[in-house]
Amino acid sequence: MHTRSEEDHLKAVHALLQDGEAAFTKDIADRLRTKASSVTDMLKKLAEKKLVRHEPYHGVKLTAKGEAIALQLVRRHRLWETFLVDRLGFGWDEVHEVAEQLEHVASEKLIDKLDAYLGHPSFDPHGDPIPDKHGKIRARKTKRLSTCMQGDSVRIAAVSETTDGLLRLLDSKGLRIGSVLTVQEVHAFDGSMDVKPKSGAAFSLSKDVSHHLQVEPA
Amino acid sequence: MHTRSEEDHLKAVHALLQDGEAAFTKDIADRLRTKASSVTDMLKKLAEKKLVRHEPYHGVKLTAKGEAIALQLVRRHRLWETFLVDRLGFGWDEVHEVAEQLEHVASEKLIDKLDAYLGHPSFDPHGDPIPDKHGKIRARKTKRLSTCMQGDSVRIAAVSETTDGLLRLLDSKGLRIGSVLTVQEVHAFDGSMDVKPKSGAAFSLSKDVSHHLQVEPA
DNA sequence: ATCCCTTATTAGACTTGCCTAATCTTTTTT
DNA sequence: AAAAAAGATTAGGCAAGTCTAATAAGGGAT
Repeated sequence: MHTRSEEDHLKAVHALLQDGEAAFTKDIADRLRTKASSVTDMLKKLAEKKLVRHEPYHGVKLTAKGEAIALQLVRRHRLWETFLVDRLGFGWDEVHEVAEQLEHVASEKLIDKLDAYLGHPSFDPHGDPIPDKHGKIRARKTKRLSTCMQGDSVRIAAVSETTDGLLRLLDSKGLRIGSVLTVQEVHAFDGSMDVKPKSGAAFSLSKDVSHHLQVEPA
Repeated sequence: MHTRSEEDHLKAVHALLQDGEAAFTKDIADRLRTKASSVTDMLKKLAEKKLVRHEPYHGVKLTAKGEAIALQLVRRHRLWETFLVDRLGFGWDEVHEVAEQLEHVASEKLIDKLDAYLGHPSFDPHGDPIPDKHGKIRARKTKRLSTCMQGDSVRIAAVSETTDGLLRLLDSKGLRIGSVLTVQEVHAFDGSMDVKPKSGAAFSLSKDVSHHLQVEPA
């Protein structure tokens, strides 16, 4: 259907569009650990295939067709992550790279059966929503922990960066999806935040960390 | 580690070595649906990497290193087939292409965990042995059904060609791994064979079919 | 308004894996 | 044994995807 590289670019664009109007060449290149010139080439190719709309020098957006493909890739990725953690016993910090490979296996039947086998999960091990067969995503009203105020009591809904480092840091603090926290103090100086878990002593989280934690009211 | 194409070539060589002293360029090309000249190129590359020994015009063999890699690929392929059939509910005639993709996902941990999850199976859904982590294969003394004589009573141990067509034909006759058959008559003319299952009426199997059925004494 | 700096794009080259066509080798047939 | 056929290799080329270096565009800051 599409090459691995095309799929990777579509997924990168999709991810960048989550927090921005358009995706830019440099950001795509950084994400794919490749060079801007390579990305320009690929964007040209994807634009010809009507999967993206590319305004040179002003970023790129997905067409409906491109978005549909990207959502299928996200679906595959998150279903595989769920399988790896729930069934094979991987840690949530170990699954990203493997899922990155598995998501490119092209077989609709495989994904449908895997989905059924896992019980049609709505969220992956990082709390991110899994698009259904038609690309529909279960909506939730979450916000970043970094936007919370002193006194707020929240439940961790998702971790929006799946790098090992962040996940292991959370593990070390005993934090996981579903953990409930109360914000005790926010330090204006560095944006760091003192939080207290339901049971146990309070501790501090840097802005880097709180920025990547999606939470909902507890 | 190695490219997909390198892996495909190694596996093809390994498969051809199962019934022959050496693997030949044309046979490898046919198996991979590619051209002989492309295979020559790749053999040169694999020979440089010390994965095969190539005698131009006289075929190719695997080095110990090449064989170890091929066995890991066979292991991965058969474990995935087992997963697809036993866990996801695929038919045994539907899994080959998908496993062909899954086997190239590179993660030793993934395979080890999958193996454990499946209960360290020794045979895949087609009855073929699954090499263990170290490439060891559980030995069995099977022979082709086509070499059996009138009166022999045998159990189907494996199907040595996993093309959809053959597997669906077996399905239609009610044959599967473990089925017990008695040879009633062998026709010299075309090598076809009349067999009778444990329960049910006798039927005929062409030589094409009986050649690909591995059996053991019942 | 111009200069500078960042970001994008183009140009040209390289690698991998594949192909066709031409040339060898080996085997088979007559 | 010579000719023919089958198979293998080499030579040269092509497409995909990447890179570096050179050029162009846009967005501040002065």
